Amino acid sequence: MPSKNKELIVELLKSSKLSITETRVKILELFLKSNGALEHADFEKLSGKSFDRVTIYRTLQTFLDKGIVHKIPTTDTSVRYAICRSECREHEHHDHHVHFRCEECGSTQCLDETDIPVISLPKGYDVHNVEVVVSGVCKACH
Amino acid sequence: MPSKNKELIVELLKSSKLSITETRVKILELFLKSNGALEHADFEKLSGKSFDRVTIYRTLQTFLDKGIVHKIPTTDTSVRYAICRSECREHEHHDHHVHFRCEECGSTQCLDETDIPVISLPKGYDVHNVEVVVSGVCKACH
DNA sequence: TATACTTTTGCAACAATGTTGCAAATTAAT
DNA sequence: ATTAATTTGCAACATTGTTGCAAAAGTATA
Repeated sequence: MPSKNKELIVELLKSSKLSITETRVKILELFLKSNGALEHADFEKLSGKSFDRVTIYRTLQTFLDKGIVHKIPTTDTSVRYAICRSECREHEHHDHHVHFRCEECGSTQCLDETDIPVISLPKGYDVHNVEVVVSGVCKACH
Repeated sequence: MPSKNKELIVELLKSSKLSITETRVKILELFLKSNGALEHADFEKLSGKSFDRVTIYRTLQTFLDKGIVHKIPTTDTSVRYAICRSECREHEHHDHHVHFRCEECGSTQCLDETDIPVISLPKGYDVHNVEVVVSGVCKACH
């Protein structure tokens, strides 16, 4: 299973035309391990071997540019990242699913099965993207 | 009109059991003037007489606590505040309306008329609050 | 209105988070 | 294996948010 993840990661990086570096692989492993959203601090803590802060910032930015990850809106200054499903990549990072933030454990999850409803705005507004963040108590904490 | 706003502001502060201070009045005036959401930097710039940064942080926190303003989720590190409508106050700060972020002018607006649709999550999830942030091109920039 | 009491403000110092330039190290290509 | 291109780590800095404490402003009472 670890080697399977590794293959997957290498494939992902290749298809994004990114070189295979230790940092990128480690960070993607973290994403695959924890199936919730991660913030910058998590990478500094979770990675046994700690990378330089700058490298993490740059790696996440690269992943954003390539559509490998996307950001999740928050009401504080923390920036949360989640790994994208296939539909997100290639084009723009439209997330066509709902994000859930648990008030108990603090984790943020992508609810891939839950579609975002159609929202009709007043006339004159052009809609490009819709973000839905639900907060409450998650399955595990219930 | 300026005096009418002032009266309104004083009334608002009184009903929240807050003392009437210059900073609070000025900041609320800014909220009423600009009908979009504001972030911290706006207060430092927009207020002719610049207040201390710390005072602004504390004032906004106080307004949050009293339910006078609410935060709007963003995907960056900026924290955006909008003034609450009457339904928001008193209880928890549930925003029962959609937020719109214009990609052209960068402004964020509350669309009070646009209701948030009901979202049904998978079993096991307790929903407390739903945030919807739509991005695109606003009326004015169209 | 003057006084005492409470709250708020501003300053200083600090902590956390994010950015930029540049040299050294790593990865990719020949 | 050597060269060329990319990535990383360090240092230094910019921005954003927090805390303690004394001075100032606001509120309440006489």
